[in-house]
Amino acid sequence: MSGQPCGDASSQCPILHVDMDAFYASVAVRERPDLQHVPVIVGGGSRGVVLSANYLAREYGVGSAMPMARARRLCPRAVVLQPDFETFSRVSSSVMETFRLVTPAVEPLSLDEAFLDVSGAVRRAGTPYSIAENLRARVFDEQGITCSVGVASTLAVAKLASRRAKPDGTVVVPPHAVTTFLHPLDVGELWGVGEKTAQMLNRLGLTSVGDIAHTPLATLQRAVGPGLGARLHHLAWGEDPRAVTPRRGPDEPDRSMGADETFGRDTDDREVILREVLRLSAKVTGRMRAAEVAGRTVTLRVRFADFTTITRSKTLPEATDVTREVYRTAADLFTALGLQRARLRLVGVRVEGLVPRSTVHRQLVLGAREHDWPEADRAVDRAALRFGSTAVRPAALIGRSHR
DNA sequence: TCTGGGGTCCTAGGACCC
DNA sequence: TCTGGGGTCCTAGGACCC
Repeated sequence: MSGQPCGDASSQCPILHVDMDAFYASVAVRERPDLQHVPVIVGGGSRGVVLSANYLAREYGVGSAMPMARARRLCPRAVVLQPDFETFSRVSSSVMETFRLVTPAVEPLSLDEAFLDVSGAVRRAGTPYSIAENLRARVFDEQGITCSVGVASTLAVAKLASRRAKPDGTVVVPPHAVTTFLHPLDVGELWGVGEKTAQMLNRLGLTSVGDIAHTPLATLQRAVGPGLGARLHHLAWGEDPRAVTPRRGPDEPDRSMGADETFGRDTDDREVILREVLRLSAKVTGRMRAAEVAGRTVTLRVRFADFTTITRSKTLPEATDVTREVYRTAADLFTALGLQRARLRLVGVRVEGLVPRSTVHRQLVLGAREHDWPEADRAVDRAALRFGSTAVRPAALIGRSHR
């Protein structure tokens, strides 16, 4: 089951899940060889969380998504680096291209992991196990970072196997070994089981994947809902109907785009909040215009000092990518909350229901000057391209926000 | 200990239409 | 006079993933 060249077994396992080891931290250390033998944490500012920690830092208990304050306390001598997403994206793209040399069936899940279906490549490139080992060697040669691979006949099992392979290894789970592999695992390891669902299952006395497998379907569905209940039951038996799906093309854009920001300190200052809403609206619509999409539903998200979070949304008659329209909608939603001196930790703006801009036909309203705004946005975009995104401040709009 | 920022999907209720 | 069920859209919230 573990990293052995069991060629026969792996030939029934066409699905590879490749997961880079401590990706952000590994890339950061690659740029800073002097930090090779030092605990390294990649993470945000004072109110941020750990994005990635190298294995030296993990020995101190530092882990992903942990508040930075706690991570520093656990490992005071760790070097903390700011994330450099441009570099991360560049390395990620190169790695994905390496995968595509083996098979076109590559489905990136994030910057640092992907599913590969190698069933079409075995004749040319050998067993899935040897393909996995070749890929790992190649990624290390080209990028200087390690990755781990899970090899199985389904996506869900491959993903669990890669976790078991870490760091810097390959684990094959052939079909006959699937339940033996799965059933001892903790329920929380299953894809789709987070903290809340794990608690719910634990209350029922279900702690292992094997427990799930031997619980009647109806009981599971009563506990966690019909959809999730059925999925968990199937996953517990290693059944996963999904296929590797190469990324959406331009005809099928992301479903939503958004941006949010945690304030350096909680604030109840309406002007500060609205200025942030404007900045976020500009950021989101700028990305939408670059991706040539427009959307109809604007969602405002507000997180209070006590961390409770609410959302308010409004669906417009027509899709838009116009900064001012998204800002106006979000600002109106904020005003409608009628907050009195409530201290906010975070605000966010998201646009949903995205469609390719080419499919949007703006209705012409006689006498309306709407088209001035798209024109102004394009000018801002061009200036941002030439001079950087801070060159044209959206705050200029605030002074003119008469309506 | 004190909790980021980018997303996806599901559920549930109410409106509205047939 | 009393009583339908289904489908779709909108809104809000929540869980989850990396």
